[in-house]
Amino acid sequence: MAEIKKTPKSNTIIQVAEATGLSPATISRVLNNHPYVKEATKKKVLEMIEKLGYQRNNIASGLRSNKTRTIGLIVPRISMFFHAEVITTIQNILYKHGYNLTICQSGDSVDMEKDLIRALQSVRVDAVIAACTLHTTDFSPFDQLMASGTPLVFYDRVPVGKTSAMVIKGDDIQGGYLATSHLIEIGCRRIAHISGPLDCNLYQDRLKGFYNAMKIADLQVRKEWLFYHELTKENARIALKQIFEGPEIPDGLVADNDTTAIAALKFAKEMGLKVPQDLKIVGYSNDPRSEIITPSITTIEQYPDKMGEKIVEVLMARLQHKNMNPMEISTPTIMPVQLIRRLST
Amino acid sequence: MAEIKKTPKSNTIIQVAEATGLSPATISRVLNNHPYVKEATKKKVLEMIEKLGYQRNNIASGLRSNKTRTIGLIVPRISMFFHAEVITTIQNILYKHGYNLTICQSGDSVDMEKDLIRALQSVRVDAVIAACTLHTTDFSPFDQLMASGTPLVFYDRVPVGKTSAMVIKGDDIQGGYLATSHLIEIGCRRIAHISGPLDCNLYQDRLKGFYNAMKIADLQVRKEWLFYHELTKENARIALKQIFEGPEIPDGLVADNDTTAIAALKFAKEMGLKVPQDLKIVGYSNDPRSEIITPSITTIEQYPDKMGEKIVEVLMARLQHKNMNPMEISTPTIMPVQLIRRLST
DNA sequence: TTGTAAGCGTTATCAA
DNA sequence: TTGATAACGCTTACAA
Repeated sequence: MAEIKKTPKSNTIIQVAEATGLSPATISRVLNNHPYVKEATKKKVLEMIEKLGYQRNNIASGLRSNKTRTIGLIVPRISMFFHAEVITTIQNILYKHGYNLTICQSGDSVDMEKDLIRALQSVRVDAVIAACTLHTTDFSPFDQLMASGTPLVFYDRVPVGKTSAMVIKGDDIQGGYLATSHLIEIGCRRIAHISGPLDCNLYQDRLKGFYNAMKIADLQVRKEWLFYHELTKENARIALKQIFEGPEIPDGLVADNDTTAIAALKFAKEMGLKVPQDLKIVGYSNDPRSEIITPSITTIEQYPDKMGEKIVEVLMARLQHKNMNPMEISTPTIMPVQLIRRLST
Repeated sequence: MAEIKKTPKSNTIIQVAEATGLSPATISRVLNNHPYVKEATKKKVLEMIEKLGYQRNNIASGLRSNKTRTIGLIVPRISMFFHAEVITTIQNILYKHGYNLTICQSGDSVDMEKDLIRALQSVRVDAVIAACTLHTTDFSPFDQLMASGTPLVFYDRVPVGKTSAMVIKGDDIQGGYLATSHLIEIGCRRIAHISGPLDCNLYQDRLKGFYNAMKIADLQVRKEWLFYHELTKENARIALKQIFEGPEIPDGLVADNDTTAIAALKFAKEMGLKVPQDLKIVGYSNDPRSEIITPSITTIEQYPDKMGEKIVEVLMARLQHKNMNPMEISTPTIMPVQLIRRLST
C-alpha cells in the first residue's frame, strides 16, 4: 500500500512490432503514414498501437529525422494583448498542421532573448518566430540561428534594415499617419506625440507617419512635445507632466500605445481637462481596455489574427519548399491597419 | 550567387573531443558539470566549445538521459490576465532552475486538452502544469500521464475530488465569502450572483462562499438570481436581462469574474441605474480593466505571482526527491485571496 | 581523472 | 510491400 511505483517503461515501436509479428520499420512506416504499407497491415498496426497504448517517442524521432515538428516563438511578453492574440492564432493554425509551439518570453531583455534563441536552437525547433525586444539592435544571435539552418520569421518588432529572415510587420507608417491626420481633420493644431525608443522599427515608423501627416497639413512639429521612452504608465506621466508644464499646451495627443493613451486620459482628468473637448487622444493597438474606459479611446487596430495567419502561411510555405527564392522571402510583408474612432476624439 | 546553402552540419561532442584531444565522455562531463573533471581540462573544453560555437543537442541528450529539462504547461488561454501572470512567474523561476517551459492553450476545449496532454507526453516533458478547461470532468488523460511517470501539478482549475496529482488552488470559498459579505456589510440585502459552470471547482467554491455569507447574514438566496453559464460578456447580458426583467431587482451583484462585472456595469448604465448607489458590484480576479473602468470595480485579488512561485516550489521539490510521501503531495495547497475595494461598492 | 563502448527509440537505406 | 541494419548525438557504467 501507498507504494511508490517504479516508472513503467514506456513502450516502444519494437514492442508493437513483436506484438504484431511485423518489423519495427513497418510500424514506423505506419506511424508516418508512408505510402508503401498494405491497408490490412496498417489497420492491424493501428489496432495494436491502440491496444498497447503506445505513444511515439518524439525525442527519438527528432534525433533520427532531424525534425521535431515544434516551432519556437519568442515574444516580449504574452500579457500584451496584441501578442496574446497573435500567438493564439498561430498556435491554433500550427496545431492543424501538426506542429507544436514553444512559447518563450524575453521580458524585453536582450540577454534573455539571446539565451532563448540558444535554448530553442538546442531543442532543435524546426523554425523560430520572433518579435524582438524594444532594444534589440544586434541581430547576430538571430543570424547565427539562421546560419544553423533554422528558418526564422520576425513579426511586429522586426530588424531595422536588411535581413535574410522573413518579415511580417504592421503598416506602422500608415498607422502613425492615420492617427495624426485624424486629429488634424477634427481640428487639432497643436499635437504632441509620445512615441517609443527609436531603436525599434515600430516607433521609427509611427513617427514617420506622424511627420508625414504634420507636413501635409503644414503644421509645426514641436520637439519639446516628442518623447521616445519605453511606453509605460510611469513614463507617460513623466512626459505628460513635462508637456503640460510648458507655456503652451497641446490640443491633441498621439500616443503610440494604449497604455500611454489611458495614462493620458487619467492625467487629463486630474488636470481638469475635458477629453475630447480640451484634448483629443489617439492610442495604438486597440487593447480591450481602450474600449471600456470612459471616454473610450480612438485607436489603431492591428488585426492580430490576420497577422498570425500570415505568419503561419509564410512559415509553412518555407518549411515545405526549402529552396524558396531568397529574394522573395526577403521582402517584408506589410499588414494593413485601421483607425477605430471612439469618444476620445 | 543567391545559392541556397546546405544546412551546415551542426557540430557535435565528438568534434569537440577531437579538437581537444579528449574523449566524448569528458566533453559530456564538462557539459553536465560532473564533479570528476580536472579544472584545467574543463577550461580547455569550455574554450573549445566557445571557439567552435558548439551547441549541445538536447534532443540527443534527452533521448539518452530521459530528461528533457522541459516542463509542459496547459492553460485555457494565455490572454486571461490571471493566467498570463502566473505563467510569466513560472517561466521566470523555471528559467533560473535551467528548465524550459512549453506553453499550450486548450481554448477551454476538452478534446484539445486531451490532445495536448498526449503531445506533451510524446515530447517527454519532465513534468506538466495544468489549469483545466471549464468542462473537464474526466481526468483519465491526466491520470494516464501520471501513470507514465510524469509529475503533474494542477493549479487554479483543479480536479474536484481526490487526485494523486499535486494541487495548488486559490481560496475560492473565501473569495466568494469576502465578495458577498462585503456587499452585505455595506447594506445590500437583495444579492444576485452570476457564477460559472459548476463542473469547475472555482465556481463550486465561490458559490459555497456566497451561500456561507448569505446564511450568516440570514439573507435569502433567490434561485432566479443565480446563474451558472460560462462567464462571457454575452452570457452576462443574458443573465442580467433575466434578472432585471423580474418583479424585483437586486441591490448587489456578485460576479465571478471581472468580464461579467464589467458587462454588468455597462448594463446598469444602459438601464439608468447608478453604480454604486442603485447597484453595487463585486468582480473577481483583479483584471487590469477593473481598475480603469468608471467606476472602478471592487474585486478579489488572487496574487497570481504568489501562485506561480508556489507551483514551481512544489514542482521542484517533487522533481528533486522523486520518492516524496504520496500523502503529502495529495493535500491541496490553498492560496489566500483578498478583497480590493473600489468605487463600484 | 579520463577513456571505451553500449545503448536510448526512432528513421533511412538497402536488400529481399 | 516488408525486413535488417546502421545511424542520429548524447550519457553512463565500467575499465583503466
